[in-house]
Amino acid sequence: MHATEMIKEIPLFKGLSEDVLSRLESRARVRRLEEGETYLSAGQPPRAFCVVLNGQLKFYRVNKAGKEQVFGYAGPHDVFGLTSLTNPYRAMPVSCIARTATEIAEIDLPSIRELMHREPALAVAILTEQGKRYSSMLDLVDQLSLKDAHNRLASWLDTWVTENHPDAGDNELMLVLPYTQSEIAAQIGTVREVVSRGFSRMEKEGILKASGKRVTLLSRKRLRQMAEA
Amino acid sequence: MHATEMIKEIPLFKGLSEDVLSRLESRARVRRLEEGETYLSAGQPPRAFCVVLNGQLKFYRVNKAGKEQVFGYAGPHDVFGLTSLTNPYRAMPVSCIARTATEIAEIDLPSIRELMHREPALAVAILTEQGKRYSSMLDLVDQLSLKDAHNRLASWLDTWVTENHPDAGDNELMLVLPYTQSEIAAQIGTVREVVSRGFSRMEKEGILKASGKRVTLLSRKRLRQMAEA
DNA sequence: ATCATTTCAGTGGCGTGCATCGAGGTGGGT
DNA sequence: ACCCACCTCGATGCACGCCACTGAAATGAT
Repeated sequence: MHATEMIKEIPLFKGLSEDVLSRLESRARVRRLEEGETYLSAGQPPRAFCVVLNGQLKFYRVNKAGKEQVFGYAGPHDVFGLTSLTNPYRAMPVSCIARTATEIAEIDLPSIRELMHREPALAVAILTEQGKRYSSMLDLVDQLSLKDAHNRLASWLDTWVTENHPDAGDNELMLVLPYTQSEIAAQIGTVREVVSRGFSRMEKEGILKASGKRVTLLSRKRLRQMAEA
Repeated sequence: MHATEMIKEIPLFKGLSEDVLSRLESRARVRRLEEGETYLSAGQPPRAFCVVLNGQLKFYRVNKAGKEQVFGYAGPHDVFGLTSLTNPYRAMPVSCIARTATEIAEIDLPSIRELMHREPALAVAILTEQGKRYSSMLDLVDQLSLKDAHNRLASWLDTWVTENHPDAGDNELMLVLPYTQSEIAAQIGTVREVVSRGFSRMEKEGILKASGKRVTLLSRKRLRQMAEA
């Protein structure tokens, strides 16, 4: 099947008519990104509405001192470029880089905008997606402002587990994190060493056993407890 | 005129047909809040889509230690409850309290939802609004994670000036801030003392003269400079 | 108006969480 | 076996949160 076929299957577009989906697909162009390639830099004008076909992207900002804050990742079936739809003149708020080799489908902004005005279902779907992101950003602010670094790490790990092992019970759990400690640090707004010390402390307290990316979670309950403070 | 007449005039609903506006208005109920009255607490089920008729509301969260983070304010013509439109089962993400005596118009969720599905213009308008909020939340994360407290204060003051004195040139500018230092602190994720010291430091550096809520801005350029680091 | 009470602002001191630096240790990949 | 990226951990300094106190300003009652 053609690469852009996948557009028809993404959750965001579920419920749209075949006709609309075909129009969307016909307007899409595939773009390949190498690992580590920058797709967009913060401050640039927006380019397109995008669907990730495969691979993984990272969204982030960097301050003058070089510290990086990660705002999120996008994988297959995810979309991005939502804010460009309604605010075409605003510069890109974040930078975007390919974490692995990645293919994306670019849909030009005018055509999806026009479609959105004719298909309320599409507009509502996009609004729903945007609402979710808003909530997760609220949570991030909440954490950065109201919790200390150890809490944030525990909280991060807890939500990572719920997302990636939703079926796990309360028993021991072997994990292999797909991020380095530096990457985790950039997500929770701190530095590598603090993440390392955080794992050490949780190990001391008997919550888990950690060695590098390999983590054995001993007590989910106590992890959650630590995350909530 | 009837209180809810104002619904027809708010920016969000600009461009909607008279028919639609009347329907919206007919579904609205006015609610009075005393100063300091809590309208919604974080965690409660969503109540309605709301328009602020007059007064001012504050949106915030508090952690267990009692520290408060303000996410924003809403004044006349502003709306809130956007996330409830698309995620009806999600609990309210933030608490809401009346900073002054306030009147709001509540529009029940089902009717505006139904309207949104029939009127793409409304859906797009709401999406646009949501996009703006998402961006401002991004900025807040950016600041909390990437800037120190003094930067955040300078940055906060700078954006406050641009919003409230857009016509001001580069010359001296007398300001009266409508917030106490504690309130400013809660917005930028720090404590009162740091705000006080921040103003002192900016005064030492010749950026402004401060005494209480009264601030004389001397160099807008240097303020912006300080905000960007 | 005057005074009392409360809220707010300015400032020093102090403890601590965390960022920075530096020196190893470890493991995976070629 | 080697290298290179990643992780561990101690030492140190600084920013910032917390406490305590003082004075100023606002608010309210008489």
